[in-house]
Amino acid sequence: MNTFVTKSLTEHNIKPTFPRMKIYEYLMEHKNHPSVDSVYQELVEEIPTLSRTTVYNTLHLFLERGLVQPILINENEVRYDGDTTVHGHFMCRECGVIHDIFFQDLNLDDASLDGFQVEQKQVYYNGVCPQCK
Amino acid sequence: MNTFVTKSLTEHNIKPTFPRMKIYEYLMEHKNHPSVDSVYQELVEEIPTLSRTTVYNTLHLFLERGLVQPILINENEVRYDGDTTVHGHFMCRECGVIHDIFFQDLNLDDASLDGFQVEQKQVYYNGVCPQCK
DNA sequence: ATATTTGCAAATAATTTGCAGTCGA
DNA sequence: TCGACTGCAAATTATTTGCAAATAT
Repeated sequence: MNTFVTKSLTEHNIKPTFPRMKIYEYLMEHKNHPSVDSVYQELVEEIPTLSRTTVYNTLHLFLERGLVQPILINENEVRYDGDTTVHGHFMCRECGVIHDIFFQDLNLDDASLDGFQVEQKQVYYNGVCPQCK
Repeated sequence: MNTFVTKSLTEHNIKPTFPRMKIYEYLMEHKNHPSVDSVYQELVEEIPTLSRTTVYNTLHLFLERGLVQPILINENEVRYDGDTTVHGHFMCRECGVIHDIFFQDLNLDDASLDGFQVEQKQVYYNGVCPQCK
């Protein structure tokens, strides 16, 4: 079906089953950092047998295998990002949209981290986005 | 009772009632970024009539008035930090402890934020702390 | 008195778990 | 057939809400 999706999953040691492929495809096509529920709501239209459990299972598996990164900017739900590179996230308090911040010149290492084995870095900004100002 | 606590609350337009003073005092004495429940569990020993609702109410109020900042590094609960200065947090995947990272030379502004009105900045690191390595 | 604060109990919402049915090698 | 995958239903957990009792000005 979609060779890119199949390849990405296989390369991360994930068997490319139908729901997994659809969920990954969804993440690749929707860069709006969806929640578990929005992935479910969108895909259940197309796949009526899909369950929330499968979406949870799948995203946990993707996380474990490094295919997605979690965004914990919102107190009440986890959002997922199919882009696993280090970049920031800005959440607008007006519209609620989460924007990607691709740093031009920001180095998140600091001498105060000496001795710590850093595996993940997350940077979150809150405020008002240009459109809402 | 504790003039520092009373003063801090009053200065932030918070009436220094008994539970509020105890909760703020707890935050000042415990820099381990407690969750609502751990604040509750600790203080209910001393104040048997304390309710979780009051801890929620109080911490929300503190947040609104800028007396504490939330730490969303953990998927399943919000932690609170009585230090509202901009600094990072490192969560160890072994021991679960959240360490403060006081940057020596890190500037979180970047040209890619032009146009955004930034009100809060949060930096989280995950990995293994020096003690657990 | 009157407004604010507190706290119980019930409701809500996200996530996890147990388990049975299904699918594919 | 066997192990992995899926999905329903129930359980769990953090948080919120409604409301009544207590408290303070």
